[in-house]
Amino acid sequence: MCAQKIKQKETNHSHHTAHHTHHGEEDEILQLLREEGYRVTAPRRSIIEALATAASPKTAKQIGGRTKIKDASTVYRTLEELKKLGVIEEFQSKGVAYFEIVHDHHDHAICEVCGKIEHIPCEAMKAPRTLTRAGWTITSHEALYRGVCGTCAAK
Amino acid sequence: MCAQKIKQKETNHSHHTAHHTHHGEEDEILQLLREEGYRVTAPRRSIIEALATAASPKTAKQIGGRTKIKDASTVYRTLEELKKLGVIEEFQSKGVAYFEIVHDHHDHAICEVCGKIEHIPCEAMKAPRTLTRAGWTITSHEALYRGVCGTCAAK
DNA sequence: TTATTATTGCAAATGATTTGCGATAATACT
DNA sequence: AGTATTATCGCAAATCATTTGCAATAATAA
Repeated sequence: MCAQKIKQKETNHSHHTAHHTHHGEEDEILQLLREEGYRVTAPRRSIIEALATAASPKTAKQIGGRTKIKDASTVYRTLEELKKLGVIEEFQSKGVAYFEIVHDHHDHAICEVCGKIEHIPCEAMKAPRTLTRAGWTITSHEALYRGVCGTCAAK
Repeated sequence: MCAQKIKQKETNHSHHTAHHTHHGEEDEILQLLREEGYRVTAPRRSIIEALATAASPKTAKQIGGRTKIKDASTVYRTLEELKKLGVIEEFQSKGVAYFEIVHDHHDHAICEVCGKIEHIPCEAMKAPRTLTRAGWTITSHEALYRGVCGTCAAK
């Protein structure tokens, strides 16, 4: 979604320089959970950590695998909550959903050979005039490119 | 997919002006099936007709509903074949696949209120330079816009 | 018409995601 | 801290979309 959904939270305790980029991010999300009345639990912490440390979008199963959670429903429920909070976004490929933390919106390219998922900026991709002209109000979009990445192309 | 996949077949029997735009299209597809060694059967005819007369992309279930076929596997198998032939294309939304005949490539916009699916041209949407610069070879893409259509917006 | 074999239809298997519910633990309150 | 309140978890079972095995059927070739 190009419309920035994440609620920018001014955490007043910005002391100590974050050791890992991720920790600050994770804490921000946990803070948001509290503010929104959600309880901060172990499964939520681990799922958020799994998402924050992931280098690319992950499926629910992959996220479960990155945590000690064996129950799928917990993973799905948590992802659903995070999505409602605008913390993560989702896109589908071949019938399975991929999730990732929303930083700034971007689209995806997936290599049909190695499965690698690349991020690509989408500034240029506002709602097409065709739609706006027809009275549409676009709230989000997602684009997926399929092809072969440079590495795989180089054999 | 922007890359035109449909194999342009020069049907030498272009007599009789098509009464309905669809019939010519259906015949072309049936012809392609024959040429590729597929048998022309009732289920295939009906599925192709369902696709050719559909005003917008349809799910496998919807396509089954538009025919007298009660068996889902037949529908899925046929759609898979048509996809391999480059006759139809597929995109996913909320975990379900939508299919439609390939005319010229376009992307889609789905109204979150009434569910209507609109087509939008995609000429301007080649592979982003970000990707090509990184050595990617893009073979196809799909974009889905979500929002509210003019009709629904007008209450 | 008959033989050959692609296709169908059905049942059952998958795989992803969802839901009901009792057990558990996170916050609120004293 | 101790307890009540109730969100959340974990598990089992339910859905849903899609796939697969296989024997019965029907489209083409001979």
